[in-house]
Amino acid sequence: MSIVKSIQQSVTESLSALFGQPFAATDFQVNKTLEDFEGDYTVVLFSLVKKLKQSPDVLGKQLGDHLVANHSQVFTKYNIIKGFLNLTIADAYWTNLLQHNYRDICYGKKAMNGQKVMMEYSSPNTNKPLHLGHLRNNFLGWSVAEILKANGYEVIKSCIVNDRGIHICKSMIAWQLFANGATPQSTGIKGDHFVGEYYVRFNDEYKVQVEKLINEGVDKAIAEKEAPIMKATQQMLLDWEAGKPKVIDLWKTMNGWVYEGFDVTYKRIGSDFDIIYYESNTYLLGKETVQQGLEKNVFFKKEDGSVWIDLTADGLDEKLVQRKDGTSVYITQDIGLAQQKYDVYKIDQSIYVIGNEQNYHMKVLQLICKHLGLPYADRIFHLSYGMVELTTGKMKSREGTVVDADDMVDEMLSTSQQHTEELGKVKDFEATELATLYNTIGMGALKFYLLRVDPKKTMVFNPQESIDFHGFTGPFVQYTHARIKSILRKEPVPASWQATGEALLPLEKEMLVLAEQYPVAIEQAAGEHNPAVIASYVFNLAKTFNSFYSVHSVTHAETPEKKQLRLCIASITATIIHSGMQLLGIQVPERM
RNA sequence: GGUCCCGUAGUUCAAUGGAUAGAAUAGAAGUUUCCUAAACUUUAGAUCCAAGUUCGAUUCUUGGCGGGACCA
Repeated sequence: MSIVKSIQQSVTESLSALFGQPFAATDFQVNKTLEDFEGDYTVVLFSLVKKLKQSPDVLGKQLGDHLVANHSQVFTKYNIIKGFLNLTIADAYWTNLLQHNYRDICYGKKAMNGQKVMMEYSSPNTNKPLHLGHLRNNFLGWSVAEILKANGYEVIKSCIVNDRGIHICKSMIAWQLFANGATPQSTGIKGDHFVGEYYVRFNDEYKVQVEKLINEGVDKAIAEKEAPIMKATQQMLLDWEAGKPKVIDLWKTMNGWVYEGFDVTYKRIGSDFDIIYYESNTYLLGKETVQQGLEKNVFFKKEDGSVWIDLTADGLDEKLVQRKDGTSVYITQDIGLAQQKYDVYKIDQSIYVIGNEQNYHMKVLQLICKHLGLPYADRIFHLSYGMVELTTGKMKSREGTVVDADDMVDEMLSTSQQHTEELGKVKDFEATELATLYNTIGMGALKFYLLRVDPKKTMVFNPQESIDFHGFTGPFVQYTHARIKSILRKEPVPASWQATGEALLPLEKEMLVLAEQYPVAIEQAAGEHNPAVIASYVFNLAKTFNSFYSVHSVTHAETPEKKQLRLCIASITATIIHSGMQLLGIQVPERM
């Protein structure tokens, strides 16, 4: 049991004993005591003051005395300032953690809870390469999956590839018109970038054609529809849907190029999936659901034959679920796939890592499922994350300001290499070790940078800041780990350690207090679907350790007992850093 | 026009309704005969505005102002 829960329980018991009525842990707050006050944890008394009609001082004294009298092993003393009861926890409580619960704390992992979660993330389009926004999505999805696993969930990672539709046809048309048979192999360009270039090429040509028509006196809206390259693309989409072999072949070939490129990127950034769905297989799903919805009168048909749902009672408006020609819209297939996931995998929760621009869409999806009475409606959770903006504003493909994921990774790796070489600490490393190290540091910096911010919030990407390896960064935490490991190579951690009753120094205690909070941080991170909680925690732990051992020598401690204590503290700190960073998808080096 | 999100040091981010609003970075000043200076120490600097609820509001409510997203 965590110390906070333990305090809550003791306080509840004491209050009941003192006042002869039942209390709950929610009747009061337990916080960590602020640094400038004496004590470790604080009970905030105000809410109790009101309930019991006693002054904070009188109430605090009664409670404090009762706690110390009945739990002398835990609470050694207390003080009351205003309405705050500051409790001091016995040193033995903290040192006991090292002797008994050591492993539990370090790994923070809980037993399996029998709950199954599907985590859908990444979900790229096959017409262009991944960019910075995708990186946030990938890191977030992967990390939250790990955090949920640490909390006892079984997690299935999935991805839906948007591999069909008008945007793919644009790349295909442009390739037919301009490529002269070029391929990624013949040009040496990575497949996803290669195909992306033709998507850009399409837009360039389209723009020229539209302008030409406008200059000939054609109305803008009509010009946009009638541009020959656009008409050809529309025709290609129809041919694809009709299954024309020539079109299907080209589609398969070009998507194949893209997947080859994606595989390389996914491998570098550490994304993986248990299941990959392809929209070309799922886009017809959900049609039956439309029929059922009509029969249940959840949906209604307009005069032109299109099918709608009325969500005005939910504060939204009417939403199209099937076009007048009978074809599906996005939401239809989303319902279908949600159903399939639920049927096949019997999942308890279905998480979608999708940008907040889709908030409305996801709300509609959930509402429709709810109105249809589908059992999985309440199990859908949209893990909505904010856009990544640049210091100069938003990324816009038209203005060429999109930061490419591969370029980003390349830059991080070369920066970490350059920086490491400048410091000159790794001259005895072999070539393969060096490559691994640069990768560990570069990816660590990038992942930490994107995960340290609350996912829900729009964040600003500052290129200079992202490659900074000082302060609140991945390399800072990695460096702390490497330094601890350096100590532990020289001095083995004692297998067992006995407290001698020597008082803990403030920083020794602080390290133990922090270590105790690791499982709490994991729980909080899972509850909020927020890896930033782990990033903050791990940084704080590393930072405190740096202060700790700049003041207190480990290997040259004052006494043998202190040396053993500090070796244990160093060891659990390294283990927690390793484990916490793992939850963020970040490796930690033994040396750097 | 409608719905939703966001406004905190120069900048990028924190803060289950709780004590003197924390970090990082940039700025200023220091620390290396001693476990890796990618480190440590000190210093200066902020809640968009106005009401309301509360013992107590960065947090909750309402109204402004500013920024963003989505839906027609």
